[in-house]
Amino acid sequence: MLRISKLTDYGTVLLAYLARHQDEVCSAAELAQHTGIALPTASKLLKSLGRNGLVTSTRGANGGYKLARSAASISAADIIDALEGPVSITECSASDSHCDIEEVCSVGGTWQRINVAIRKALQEVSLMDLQRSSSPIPQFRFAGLPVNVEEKT
Amino acid sequence: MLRISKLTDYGTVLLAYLARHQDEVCSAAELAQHTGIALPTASKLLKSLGRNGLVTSTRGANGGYKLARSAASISAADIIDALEGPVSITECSASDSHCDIEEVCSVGGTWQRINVAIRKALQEVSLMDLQRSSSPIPQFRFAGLPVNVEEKT
DNA sequence: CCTAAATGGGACTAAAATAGTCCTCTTTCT
DNA sequence: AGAAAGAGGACTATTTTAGTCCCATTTAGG
Repeated sequence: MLRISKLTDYGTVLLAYLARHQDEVCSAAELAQHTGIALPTASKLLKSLGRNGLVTSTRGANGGYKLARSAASISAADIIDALEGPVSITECSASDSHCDIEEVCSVGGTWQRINVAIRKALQEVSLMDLQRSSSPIPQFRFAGLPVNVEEKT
Repeated sequence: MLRISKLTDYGTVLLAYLARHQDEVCSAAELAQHTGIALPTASKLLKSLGRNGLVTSTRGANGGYKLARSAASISAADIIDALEGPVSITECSASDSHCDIEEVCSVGGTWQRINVAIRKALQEVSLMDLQRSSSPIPQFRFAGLPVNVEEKT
């Protein structure tokens, strides 16, 4: 768990396509077709990305979308912020929340620090990095055992 | 967004309480009372933490729970793994998944690297850190670069 | 050896978040 | 004018998360 939503994942795929066609204006239909994402969904995502300043749009016939700035200057954190709102690992770390067990919660501060750590990791990665498909297969340990993250069957 | 579930958050609070009473056996009722978490919910979480080896339980009258190992050796990643299953930032990075747009997805690999970075951040923080309100600032490496995790504004 | 106090497992319900679709309006090109 | 495109938002369906409850099992203690 602790995962980004499907829609955010799709959004990234759309942005990656735009990054690979940086000078063209791409319509939602074209994007949907080439990415395999259903048109209404792609359309919804693109609108949202537009409202959040990640893509610019041209209306009318021959209109479409393109990246608002270079792929290198768009971070994974930007994308998640745009499509899911600001990252915050616990409810308490969101600014306007009020937690039931606040008085007995001895834990809040550290989660927030973890939150910052995660955010940093997400800021370090740009759309350009995401767009390159050749990345090494990572390996990590779960409960002390090595886990391969490789091709699914 | 990108947050842990409420239940995981509660679970951490329960574990923090156990960490502060390391040598006592605490009943679910006692834990619920002192943490402000409803008894059925606390009970459910404790059972789950037990199944995943984070706490040990004693059944029967005067029974209850205590930490299975030292607070220092239980990481935030352990807690999340226990209560939400293994961290994986996208559906594709979970082992058994099959993504609709796999063929056109140029993006999978990098998310997995981000996933590893996040996992590292979570492994750097122990229950001991979580339990103290003043905890050292963790540092970790992402993509070979050191990343400082500092105060938020 | 009976009873009360606990946990274990899991079924079930309710609530909330996510995903996905559709309709109508506006803009702009030809 | 008509067609192609985006803008906005309402709406529905699905899935996930949260929370409760019941019944079985274990064990201490009188």
